[in-house]
Amino acid sequence: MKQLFHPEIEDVLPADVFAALGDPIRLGILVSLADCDEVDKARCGAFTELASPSLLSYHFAKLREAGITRSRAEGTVRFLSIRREEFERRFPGLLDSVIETARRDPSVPRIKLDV
Amino acid sequence: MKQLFHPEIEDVLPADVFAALGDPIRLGILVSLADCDEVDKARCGAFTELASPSLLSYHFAKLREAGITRSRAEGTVRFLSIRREEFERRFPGLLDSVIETARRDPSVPRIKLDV
DNA sequence: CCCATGATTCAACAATCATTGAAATTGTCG
DNA sequence: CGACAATTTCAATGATTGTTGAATCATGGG
Repeated sequence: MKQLFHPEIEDVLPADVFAALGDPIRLGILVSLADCDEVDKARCGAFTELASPSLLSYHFAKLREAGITRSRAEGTVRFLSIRREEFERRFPGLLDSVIETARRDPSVPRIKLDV
Repeated sequence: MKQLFHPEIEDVLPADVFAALGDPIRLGILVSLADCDEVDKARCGAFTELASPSLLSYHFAKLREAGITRSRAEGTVRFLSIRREEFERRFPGLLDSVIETARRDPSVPRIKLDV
């Protein structure tokens, strides 16, 4: 199984984080993840309402490379989760207000992840 | 005098805000503004350490069009300020954690604005 | 009225981005 | 093994971005 690149959280730069957040689809992925009841149980394939599979894969990579999310493979399925603790340590308080901002805004698409 | 465009704060979208923040020079402008002792007294010309005049103008426009800053002309000089209250009303808590994030990080350039 | 100053605009460029659809990959199950 | 399902990768595209330097536009002062 090919291992996807996850940056060390210390190497993540603020500008890269914000650039990764500067897209409605990626914000949609993020709030959907944040609103998911069960942590670390969100399948990549559950996001198809937001975009085509290949485009989703592109956006997943952007979020992952910006240190925001983690992708974990389990068999043929991949699970996506927010790097909560690490990110909180690196940028205290940031992710909460980002998620709250995105959550409140109707321009951000979102899906219901039934786990 | 040509009037620069400032969006209504209600029209500003989260993704546009984050896209505007996704550049180190613009983050540098923002933290320098935030750390300026006197509000609304920062001349555009005081930022030349961060970039050339024309590039600065480009980045000022990005921040302005994202609803983050306001540009005010006074004679031949322009002053730049953060749209604090409006922005806080539109996206509560966001700007503070963004500024704090940028302020803490050494990758974000900054200048001392002596007013 | 001309000139210097502060700042924006414009034209050009390479680089990156978002998007699409087809192809390759990886693991599962019969 | 071989078909299938879930994802990623690749190649191609048009659009947007960051940057540069030259040109332009105000405004205030001699």
